[in-house]
Amino acid sequence: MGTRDQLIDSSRELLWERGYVGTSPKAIQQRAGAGQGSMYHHFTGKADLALAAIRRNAAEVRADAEAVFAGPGTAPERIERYLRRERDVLRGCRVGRLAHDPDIVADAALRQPVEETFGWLRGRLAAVLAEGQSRGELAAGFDPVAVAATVAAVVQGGYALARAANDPATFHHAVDGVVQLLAAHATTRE
Amino acid sequence: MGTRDQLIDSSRELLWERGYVGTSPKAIQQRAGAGQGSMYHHFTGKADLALAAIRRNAAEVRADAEAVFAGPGTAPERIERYLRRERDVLRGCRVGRLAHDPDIVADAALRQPVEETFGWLRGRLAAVLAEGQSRGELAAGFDPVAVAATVAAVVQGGYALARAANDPATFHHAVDGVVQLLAAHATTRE
DNA sequence: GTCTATATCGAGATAGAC
DNA sequence: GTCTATCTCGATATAGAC
Repeated sequence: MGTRDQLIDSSRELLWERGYVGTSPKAIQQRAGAGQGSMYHHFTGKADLALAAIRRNAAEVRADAEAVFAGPGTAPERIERYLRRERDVLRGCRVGRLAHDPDIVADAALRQPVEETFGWLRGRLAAVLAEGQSRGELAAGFDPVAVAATVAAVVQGGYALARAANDPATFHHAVDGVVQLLAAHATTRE
Repeated sequence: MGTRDQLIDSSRELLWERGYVGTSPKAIQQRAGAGQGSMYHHFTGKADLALAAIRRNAAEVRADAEAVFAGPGTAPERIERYLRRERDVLRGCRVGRLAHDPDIVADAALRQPVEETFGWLRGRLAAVLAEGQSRGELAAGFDPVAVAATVAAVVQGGYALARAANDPATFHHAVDGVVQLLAAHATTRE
């Protein structure tokens, strides 16, 4: 792997752990084992490198989620599998963290991949939910677009609650709750 | 209002807007109209001032929420009123934002008021939900503790989605979704 | 209590040698 | 491509005058 990729990977980790404001070029270089010269040769600056790193993180988040959505099972099963997928809860979401970073939100170019990722996620969740309704796996008494946003929000908010408590349990409670609420809309088949 | 209070208020605003890592003592002083000397006379440093500011923000968050929980109405009505309360969505939660700040989470003293606030919030939500079940306003088919975490997570996650999209609409979708899901558990009375 | 001066360090970037 | 030297600021804090 070239130095350029090592810089991107180092940046990906630090953006996940500390966000954009909390990550310095120096820290990125040290973790990558590269010097100043390398970084400013391959990238125009901190923002340019961060953008490359964010795009890769975003692609990974989408691929991980799509693996569940496109997998086997009924719609409610896939939603639950997405919610209960193994996660490093206290680290949180590689992309969602950036939505809380003032310098990311303020910069259209840096915010764009974050916006796209969550736009895509809500769209996919809504599609799965709508498919479940049309197949009769889920009752028709809710708006798939609204509940898709709810499911995505439970995951992101669950991370926040878990970090506040320094305990992953709260995340799992939040997931349990929405699974229970959704279960009331699953059509019984016996 | 004394200089000390102006420094705290200035810090409260900046912590809300930019988080702890993104807020400098200099910025706090300028917004407060105070000099270096004042700040370091009243507080031992950035962390000390931040702690005072966080505690006030936390108290305000709790008071705002309690006003709804202790108000009139059935349990599901109060939960919905809490969710639909007027909010400055794109600014997000004064306390929740800090759960994403690496230097807050890493410092036990700074994290404590954040943990307490969300512990309290989940407890109050759970109490309202349990009360609703015991009064027969809500069906018994869910765990109040789990759904309390879900409701709190929807709010925090809704802020994250809205900031990612730079559009408050997503927050309201997430709220709509959980209200719709919860409605299936409300006992019909006619 | 508040001010100004000063100190140290790191952030972020540029320049030019190799 | 990568290195070291250097630059400018701002972050954070201390010291001592007023």
